[in-house]
Amino acid sequence: MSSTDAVPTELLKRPKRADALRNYEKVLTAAREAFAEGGEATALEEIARRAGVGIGTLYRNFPNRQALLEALYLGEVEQVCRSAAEFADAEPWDALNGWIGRLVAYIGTKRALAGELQNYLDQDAELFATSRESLWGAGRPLLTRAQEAGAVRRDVTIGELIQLVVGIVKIPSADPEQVDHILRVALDGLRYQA
Amino acid sequence: MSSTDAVPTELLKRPKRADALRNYEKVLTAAREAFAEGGEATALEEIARRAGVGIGTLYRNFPNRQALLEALYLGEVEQVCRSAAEFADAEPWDALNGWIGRLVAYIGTKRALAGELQNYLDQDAELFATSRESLWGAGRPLLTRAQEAGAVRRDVTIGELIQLVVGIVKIPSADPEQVDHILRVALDGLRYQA
DNA sequence: GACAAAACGGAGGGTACCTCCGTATAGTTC
DNA sequence: GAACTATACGGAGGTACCCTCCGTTTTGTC
Repeated sequence: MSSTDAVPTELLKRPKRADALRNYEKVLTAAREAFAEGGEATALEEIARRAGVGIGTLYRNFPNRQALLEALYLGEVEQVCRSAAEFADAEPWDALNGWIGRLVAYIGTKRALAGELQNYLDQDAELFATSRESLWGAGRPLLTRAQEAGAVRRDVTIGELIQLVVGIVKIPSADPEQVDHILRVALDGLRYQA
Repeated sequence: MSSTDAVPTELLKRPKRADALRNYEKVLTAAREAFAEGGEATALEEIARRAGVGIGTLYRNFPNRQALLEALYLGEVEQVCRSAAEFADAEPWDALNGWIGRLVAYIGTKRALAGELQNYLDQDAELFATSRESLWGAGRPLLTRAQEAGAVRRDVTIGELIQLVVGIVKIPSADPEQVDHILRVALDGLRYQA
C-alpha cells in the first residue's frame, strides 16, 4: 500500500518540487478513499479537504474532474496489466481464464469508477485509448496462446474478449452469482467456432 | 409518433386538469428531443425552455432529474416489450434472435439514456425493478420456446440473457461492427451446454 | 541569507438543481 | 356567464458544486 512510484514519471520535463509531489499523492489517495466511501459523485472540494490541501492545489494537478478520474483509472489498469505475467506458466485456457478472473475482480471493486468514467468517454477518448492499448497488450499473448492450443475460437480478438467481459461484469445486477453465470456462459461460447 | 396515451393512467387518483396534462406531454417530448440532440447532461432548465413551460412546472411533474429519466425510460421499455409479440410465429431460434435484435436497436439509439440511468440505479431501484419484470415477461416465452426446441442451453434464464445483451451492446466502443461480432460470439455460446 | 521560480489556498464567478409562493387558469355551481 | 375554489403556472432565489484567478508562501539555488 506504500505508494511511492505511482507518479507517471515518463513525461515530467523537469523534476517537480518536493511539496508539489507530496500533494499530488495526497490528493490521489484522498480521491481513492473518497470515491470508494462516498460514491462517485463526491465533491472535489471534499476530496481537497480530505487531502488537506486547498482546492486550487487539486485543480493544479488535475485540471478537471475527468483528469482526476483518469489518473486513478490509469493506475488501476496498470495493475491488471502487470498481473498478466503471473499466468505465463499455466495451461493456455487456464491462464486466460485466470487473468480474466483478475480483470473481473478489478472491475467489481471499481464499478462506480468505471461508471463515472463512461460518462466522460466521448469527451476525451485519447487517454482512454492509450490505457486500452496496454490492457490489450497484456492480454493478447494469453489469448493467442489459448487459440493456438485450440482452446478458443480464432475469430475473437483480445479487444472483443475484454469488452465482452467488461460489459458483462459492469451489469448493475444485485446478484453477483448471476453475473458469474452469465460470464461463464459467454466464455463457454468462446470455445466453439460458429 | 402521435403521443396521446403515453401517460401512465393506472395510478392517477383523480383526473388531471387539461392544461396540466398538456404540459406533462410537452415536457416529456422536449426531454426526449433534448437528450437525443444535446446529450444526457442537458440542463433541466433548457428542457423546460424547449417545452415552453416554467421550470416549476417541469419539477411539479417530475420531482427531480431521475424521475424524468425514468418516465422516458419506462415508455421506451414498454415499446420493446410490445415488439415481442411480432415474433410469436417465427421459428424458435429466429424468434428469439429477432427480438434480441430489437433490444439491440433500442439500446443503440438510447445508449446515452441508459448510461445516465445507471448512475441513479442504486438510489431508486424500485421502479427499475418493475420495468425489468415486464421486459423479462415479454422475453421469457421466446427463450423458453427456444430452449424446448433444443436451440438454446437450458441453464440460462431470461434475466441473464437480457443482461448479457445489454452489457455487450452498452459497450462504448467506437466500432459497431465489433460490438456485433462480440454479440454473435456470445449468442453462439448460448447454443451449447457446457 | 537573498532571490526567483514554483506552488499554495481560498475567495468568488458561473451554472445547474430544486423550492417556494404570489399569480393565473380550469372546471364547477348556480 | 359570473362567482368561486382547487389546481396549476412560472420564475426569482437559495444552495451546492465546478473551476479560475491572483496575492501569499514555500522550495531550491547561488
